[in-house]
Amino acid sequence: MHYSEDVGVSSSAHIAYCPQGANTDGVITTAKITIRDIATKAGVSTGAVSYALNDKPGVSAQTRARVREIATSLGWSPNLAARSLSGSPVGAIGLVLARPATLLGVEPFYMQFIAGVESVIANEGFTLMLHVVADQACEIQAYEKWWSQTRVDGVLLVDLHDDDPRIEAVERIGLPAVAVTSRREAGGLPVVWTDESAPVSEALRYLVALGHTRIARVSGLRALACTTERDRAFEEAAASCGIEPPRALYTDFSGEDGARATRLLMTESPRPTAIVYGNDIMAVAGLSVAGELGLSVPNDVSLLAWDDSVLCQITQPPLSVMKRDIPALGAMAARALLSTVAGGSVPCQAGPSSRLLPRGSTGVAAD
Amino acid sequence: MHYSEDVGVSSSAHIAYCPQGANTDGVITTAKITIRDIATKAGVSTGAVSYALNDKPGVSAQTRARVREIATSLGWSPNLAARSLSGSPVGAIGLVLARPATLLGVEPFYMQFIAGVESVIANEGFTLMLHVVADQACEIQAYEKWWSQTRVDGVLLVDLHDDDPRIEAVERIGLPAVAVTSRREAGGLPVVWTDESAPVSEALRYLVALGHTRIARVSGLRALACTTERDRAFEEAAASCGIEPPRALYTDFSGEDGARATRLLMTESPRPTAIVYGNDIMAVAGLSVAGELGLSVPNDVSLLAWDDSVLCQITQPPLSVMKRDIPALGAMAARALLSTVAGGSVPCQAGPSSRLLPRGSTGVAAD
DNA sequence: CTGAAAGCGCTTACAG
DNA sequence: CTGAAAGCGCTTACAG
Repeated sequence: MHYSEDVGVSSSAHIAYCPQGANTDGVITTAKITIRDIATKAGVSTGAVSYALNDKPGVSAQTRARVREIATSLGWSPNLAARSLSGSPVGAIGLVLARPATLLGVEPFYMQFIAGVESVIANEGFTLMLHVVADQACEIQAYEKWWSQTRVDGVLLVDLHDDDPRIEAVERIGLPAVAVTSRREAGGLPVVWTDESAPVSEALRYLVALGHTRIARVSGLRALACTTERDRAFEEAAASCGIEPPRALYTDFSGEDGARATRLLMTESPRPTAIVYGNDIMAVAGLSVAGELGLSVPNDVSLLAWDDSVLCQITQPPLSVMKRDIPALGAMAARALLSTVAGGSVPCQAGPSSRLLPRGSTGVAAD
Repeated sequence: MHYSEDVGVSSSAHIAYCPQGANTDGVITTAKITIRDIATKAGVSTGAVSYALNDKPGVSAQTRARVREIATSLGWSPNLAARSLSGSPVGAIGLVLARPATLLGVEPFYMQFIAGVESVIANEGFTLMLHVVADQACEIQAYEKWWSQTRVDGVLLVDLHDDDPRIEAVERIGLPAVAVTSRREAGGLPVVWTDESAPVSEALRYLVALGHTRIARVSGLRALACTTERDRAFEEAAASCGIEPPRALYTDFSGEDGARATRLLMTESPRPTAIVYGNDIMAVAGLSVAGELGLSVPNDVSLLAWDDSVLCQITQPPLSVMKRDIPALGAMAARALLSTVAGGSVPCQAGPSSRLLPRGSTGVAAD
């Protein structure tokens, strides 16, 4: 072995979950055991076992306890196929991602969202079905298939567009769904929405306070509801700050598009003194472009990213960001979906919204 | 609306799939229809319908055709719960990720891998069950639960460690599994392995050719099998190049650890003239540290990242990388698992290995 | 409070 | 080549 050292594992902010923490003993599950086995051992009918195990009336407290004990000792798990055949939920929720995998891989949003979703569904005995598709038509087909095959009990809708066809689709299909978006409503669907007004206002007032008046935006996909919402919010906030609404360039959220947009903006005259980016990857790309053009950040231009990630912390300077608790958003959405699946009526609710976290990429305006 | 432009969507390299392309017509699946409905309409027994739909002998070609036609016209999908209750596969494979979500979010590997997996399983009517956990103990519990609940037909094992307990665990549980690793074997499990020797040799010879002799490595998790394999490969390659084996610092793959390791290396004297990173995020962090220390890349120090991503292309300079086809790796693993689930014996096979893709971060050695 | 029975949608020996 | 029947593991009215 050659010289080596361990830099040490930084165990900060581990958002991962281990719900079934209880039975750590190595239960041998070779032969699958059924409620019939339990019934035989307990000397009762399978019906009684079912009642006991599902907390339903029909058995004495004593029988219930004994049945449960036997079930545990035998290492029994319900066969979900059998359960769902007699009408119970299958214990799975679905998430379809309709963005190119190259982008999905780089946007930390999804994995963090998923981690949040997991943190609540795992405790309820649910699992996550994931599907990556090319477009919304495929996404709708996936929902039809999942539902007709009884694969999921409900789905989470993300990345809502203006006039999103998926809303009508899930309603037509009869598939329980919860929408995660920045709008307050999505057809008749329960919504977990994130406010854009307050954070946009916070961001803009901050930049204005730093002396910026020529502010530009490198925005995301134009069709996205959150883009529309943010556009509106920027217009309102600009009006209340008494400046022109920031000009917006629309992109596909890729670093490539972000770089190109930044180049366009930087080569105008007069050039903007501050740029607000729709995601972190474009902001990082923008920072590179600034370097490429010999511009110093934040001396010559200030950069502000929407949504934080480790990416934003390892650049030089580290990026000022609008940060929100994405795992919490996922958890909230999952909770809403589980209630919906259980038949409860779920009100629209506000998820965590973004807050300004200034780091090194924003400063006093150049001129 | 204010001034706005569209920067244009770069539709390159979209790795996303839409398998059920055939029936785009909006089938109304409100009332779930069963083979009994088909049987009634066709005037045959449900058994005959089952034979017809599953391509099994027992019905005439004529009946088979008619039954199929009716099934299609009715928009029938098999109820997977019912199928699995009578012993068929449930049509799902599982993937458990045991890394902190903060890291998962940033490593593009997983999403690309998943996209590759999807591309083959979706065509076979399978779906992906995803689970994010804290550690391997939780991972094993998830396997036990999935299998005892009949939720998945098999699982894909990634991020193998030296002496990985999961190998023995899935064998004990009886859960079909395929290991994806850089070792050639994993207990009795079918393996899709990626060679490290050739790429390590290619990387090292390239750096040596550029005049580098003081080469250091910022490696990943020490316990990982691929780390061990790469350590060994570097030692061999160094010997055959006639240089000292590159010194390795071990990290948790995070940008933070990558930055710290880079700082340690850069502040030694003499400092290394080239650093090889275990992933892209650490390389990006390393690039920032170089800037922070006033060192020019590649003039003062060359940087080489393992595994490519858009990240590596948007830095300044863009990072030279060791690139491999990760979606293809996922696809190959999925194919192997599907064969295993179907009862076939699957040989160990070599997945795509990394190749050098020099960009701007590597150059002639400083001294 | 408890047991015997039907049924969920499918598959698969088993007779005809 | 075809039909009638049992069974997969569970839930849930229905009698006792």
